[in-house]
Amino acid sequence: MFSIGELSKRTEVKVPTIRYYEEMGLLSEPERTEGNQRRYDVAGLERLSFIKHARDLGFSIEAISELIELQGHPDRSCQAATDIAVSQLSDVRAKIKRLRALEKELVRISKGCDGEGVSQDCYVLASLADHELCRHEH
Amino acid sequence: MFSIGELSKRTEVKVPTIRYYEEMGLLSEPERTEGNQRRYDVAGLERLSFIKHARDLGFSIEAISELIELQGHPDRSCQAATDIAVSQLSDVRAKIKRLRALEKELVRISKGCDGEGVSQDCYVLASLADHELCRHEH
DNA sequence: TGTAGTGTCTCTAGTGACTAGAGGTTCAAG
DNA sequence: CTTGAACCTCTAGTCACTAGAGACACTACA
Repeated sequence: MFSIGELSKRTEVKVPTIRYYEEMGLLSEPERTEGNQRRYDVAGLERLSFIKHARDLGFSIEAISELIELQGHPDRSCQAATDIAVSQLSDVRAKIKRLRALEKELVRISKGCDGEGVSQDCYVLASLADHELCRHEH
Repeated sequence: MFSIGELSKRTEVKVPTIRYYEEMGLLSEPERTEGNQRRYDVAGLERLSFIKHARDLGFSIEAISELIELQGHPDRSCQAATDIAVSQLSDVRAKIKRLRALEKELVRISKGCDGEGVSQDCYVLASLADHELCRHEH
């Protein structure tokens, strides 16, 4: 049996976050000592590792709830779980696309001041003030 | 002079967001009608456009505050403004890097169920439960 | 057995950048 | 002069935590 601090060390999830997951219903309520402290078993540890891994991959608490729900129904879990993962993947790809566009514009903006013969106005500030200066869409 | 709704349409910033920016000190308090409604001039419009553009590029409210501060001191604003933009750029690049790693793993995970001869366990759920299945670091 | 020090408990409030809603007032068009 | 949209302030909610207060529990050592 692990204390909450022990669990925290093993999973690298902070103590208040563990309590938060419990409150959100991601973790079932563990046993308690006589003094009301939480004591976890291996199942609790595995469940938390699952949550941690999914969070690291950017799944929302809600999506993780669904995945956990699915774990209880092995009959038709696979397609549904794959759907969630695929949807997460398309989110990630959309974010990457957007960030690439931002990267381009930021490169352009932050290079503006380096050249010679630059006017006294700051190119960064001017670029932000005047959208017409953008060469890329965003 | 524009009403807040007019300003909202022209900048595509929602009305409550404009009031929020005012509260955060990004926008100075505009004139008011006798009936206490906000009335903006062209300077207000330009300021809000600047903020909108910077937000679209992912600058935080705090960073935008600094940029606005710098606009008032043209003498040494350029280097400082460029620094902020460069720092924003490196944030963006770090995010892209991380998202690419996530993308790889999600592709791997969500393909797991497609092949033939897959066991009855769901590969998505198994992958999330067991970090050892990861081939990529994240 | 006593005690010191660390860990844990609950509860509330704060973060960032908004968004939603209640309940009331003002403006502009017809 | 009336109607209805736009506006006002204020509070609370979002997401996924994080921080802090004040009190209680556990463990190691004397």
